[in-house]
Amino acid sequence: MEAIKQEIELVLRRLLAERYSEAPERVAVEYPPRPGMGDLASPVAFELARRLRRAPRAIAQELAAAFPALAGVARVEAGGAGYLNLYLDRGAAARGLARELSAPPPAPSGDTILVEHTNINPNKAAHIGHLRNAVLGDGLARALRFLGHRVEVQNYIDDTGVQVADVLIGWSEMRQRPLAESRAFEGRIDHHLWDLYAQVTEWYAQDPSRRDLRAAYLKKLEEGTGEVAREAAHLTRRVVRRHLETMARIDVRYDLLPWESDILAFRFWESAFDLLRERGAVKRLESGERAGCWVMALEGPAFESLKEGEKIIVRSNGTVTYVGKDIAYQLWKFGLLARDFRYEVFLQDPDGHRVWSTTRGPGVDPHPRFGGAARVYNVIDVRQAYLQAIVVEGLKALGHAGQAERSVHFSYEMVALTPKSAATLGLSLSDEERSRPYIEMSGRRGLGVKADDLLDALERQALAEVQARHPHLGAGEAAALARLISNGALRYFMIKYTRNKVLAFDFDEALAFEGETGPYLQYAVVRANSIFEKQAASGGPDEAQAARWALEADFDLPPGEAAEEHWTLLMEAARFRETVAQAVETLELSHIAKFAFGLAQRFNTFYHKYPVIKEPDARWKRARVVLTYLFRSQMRRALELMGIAVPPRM
RNA sequence: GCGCCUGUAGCUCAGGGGACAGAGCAACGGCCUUCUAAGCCGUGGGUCAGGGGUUCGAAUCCCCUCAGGCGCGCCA
Repeated sequence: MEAIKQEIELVLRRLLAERYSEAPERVAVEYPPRPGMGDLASPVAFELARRLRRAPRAIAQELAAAFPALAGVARVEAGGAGYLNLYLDRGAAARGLARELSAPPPAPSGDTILVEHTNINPNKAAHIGHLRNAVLGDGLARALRFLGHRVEVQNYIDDTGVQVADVLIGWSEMRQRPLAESRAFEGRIDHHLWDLYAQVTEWYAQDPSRRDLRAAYLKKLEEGTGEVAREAAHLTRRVVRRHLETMARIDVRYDLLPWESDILAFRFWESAFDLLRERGAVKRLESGERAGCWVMALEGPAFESLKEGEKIIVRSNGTVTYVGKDIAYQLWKFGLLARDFRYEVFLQDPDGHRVWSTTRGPGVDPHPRFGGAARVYNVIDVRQAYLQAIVVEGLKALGHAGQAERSVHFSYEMVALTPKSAATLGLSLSDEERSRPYIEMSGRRGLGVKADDLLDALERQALAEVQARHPHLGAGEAAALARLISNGALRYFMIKYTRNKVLAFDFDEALAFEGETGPYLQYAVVRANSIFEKQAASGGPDEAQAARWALEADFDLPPGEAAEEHWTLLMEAARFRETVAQAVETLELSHIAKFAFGLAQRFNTFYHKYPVIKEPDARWKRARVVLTYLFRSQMRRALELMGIAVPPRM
C-alpha cells in the first residue's frame, strides 16, 4: 500500500512544482473516512489555497484534471470542500497488494537496537505494572525486528539496592532466622518475599531505628563477599528465575540479564567517572551543605525545580547514586565505555533460546556480542522521566550528542488499582485512598496484584469457557487452549491503551474475552483456519493453493455490491506494515492493537456475509479464498508482534 | 512553587489541524437445520471539562481557568 501512496505523492509533487512552483515539505496522501470519497485522498489543495489565494475546490479540480495517467489509478476527482479523491483500479490494485503481502518481512540486518525492559527488583513477585512494562517492551522489540532491525533485549537486575537489603533484614533480623535457611524454602519464593517485604516495612514503622540496619547490609551487598552477599546472590537469582518463569507464561524472552552487582564489580562506574571528570561534566563541591559531593550542572525548564541547579552524582561519602550507575550503564550500551562484562548462560529455554547473564565468575567464551548499540530504548514508566532526562544530559555532557539523541525513554503511565479492585483483594485502604480514582501500587505495602495471580485467574476463567464449549476435550488439551486464550487476553489488554494513560486496573475488564479483546482476534483467525481445514478435507482449494493464487495475483474481485467489502478487507489488511512503522515511530503500540481489532471486525463481517466453501461460482470462491488467506497472514503477523498465539480451536 | 500527563457516550477508551466525532462494555430488539454465536445485524445515548484566541476549517494548535494524577532526595 505504501508503494502506490509514494507514487501518488511523487506525481503530486511534480504537478505542484510544474503548475504552481510549489515544493511543500510533505504532501499528505491519506485514507478517506468513508467509501464514496475514493480509495485514497489528499488535502493538498487546502494547503495551497492560502498561498495561492484561491479557493481550494478550484485548485483540487485543476489538479484532478491535470493528474497524469498512473498505473493502478483509475480516476481522480475533486471532492468535498477541496479534497483530491483518488479512485484506484481495484482489480489491478488488489492483485498488486496480494503480491506485496505475499513477500516475507525483511531479515534483521544493520546496527543493533537495544531494548531494555522488565527490570523488576529481585526482592518480590512481579505485579501487573511489570506486565505492562514487559508487554510494551517485548512488543517494541518484536515490532523493530519485523521492520528489519537487529534487536537485543536486556533485563536489568538491580540486586544491590535497598529493597534487597530489606528482605534480607526481614529474614535474618526480624525473623531471627539464618539467611541460608531461605534456600530450603519451597514454592514461589517471590510470592513469599512479597509478604515478607510488606512485613519488614511494618516492622520498620514500629521502630524507625531499625532502618539503621540497612547501611550495614548495603555495605555487605556492595562488597560482594561474605555470607550476606553470598545468600543475597543465591536469593536474587532464584527470584529472577521466578520472574522469568512468570514472563515465559506470556511469551516474553530476554537476551541478557545485566546485574547491577556486576556493574560495580567490573568498575563501570569508575570508568564513567573518569570520563565525566576529564570532560568537566561533574565538579566537586568544596563548601556548603553538599561539600564533598560531585555534582552535574543541569539547565532548562525541566530542571528548574532542581536544588542549586545541580544533581548529586557522587555522595559526600564517596558512593555513587542511582543516576550515576545508570549513566555508566547507558555508556556501555552504546559501546562508549572501555570495559565489558564477562558472560555466562543463565538458562536455556525449551526452544533452544539462551538467556545470558553477566557474571563475576570465569564466564564463557565465545559469547554473543552484547551492547554497542546504535540506538537504545529504555522502557520505564513515566515516573522515571526526570532521571532518564538526566542520563541523557550525562551523555551530552560527555560530548555524545548523537547517542543522547538516540537514547529513547519509552515512557508509559503506571498501572494502578481502582478502589474497587483493591477491595476485591481485601487490601486495607485509608478513607482518603478510597475516595481517589485510583491507588498507586506499592511493593513496600504489599499493595498490588501479583502477575502470577492475575495469570492464574485468567487461565481459570479461560478454562471454564473452553470446557463450556468443548465438554469432551481432554484435560491437557483444554488447559493448553486456556493458556493460549488467557495469554491473548492479557497481552491485548496491556497493549490496547495508549501509553500515557494510567491503567486503572479492573478485574472485570482484564478478565473479559468478548468485544475488543485478544480472544476476539484469535477467534477471527481460528475461523479462517477452519475454512482452510474444511476445504482441504473436502478437496477444495486449500492453503497452498490460496498462497499460490495470492503470490501469482491470479484472481479477480467479484462485481457488484460485494466488490466494496472484498476490496476494503484487502485494503485494510494491506495497511499493516505502515501501521507497525507508525507504532514504532510514535512509540504507540496501541496502534497495532487497534489495527488488529479493526481488521478482525472487518473479517468477521465478511465471514458472516460471504460464505467461502459454499460459493458456487469458482471465480468468486477463489477471490474469497485469496482474501481469507491474505487476511489471515496479516492478522497472524499482527498477533505475533503482540505476542499472541493462535489456538488450534476455540 | 516549577515541570510533565490526563479530562470525549452511563462505564472503559480511540481519534491529536480536515469530510457527518468512533469502538468496546452496559441497556434494548433481532440472528444458531447455513465455513465455530468468544460471533453478526440493528436501536437509543455526546455543551469533546469551561472560557477566550489562531485558522477557509479546531475534539485536535495557543493562552487562561477548573478538576484529577505523577515527578522534582547525599532512595532505588
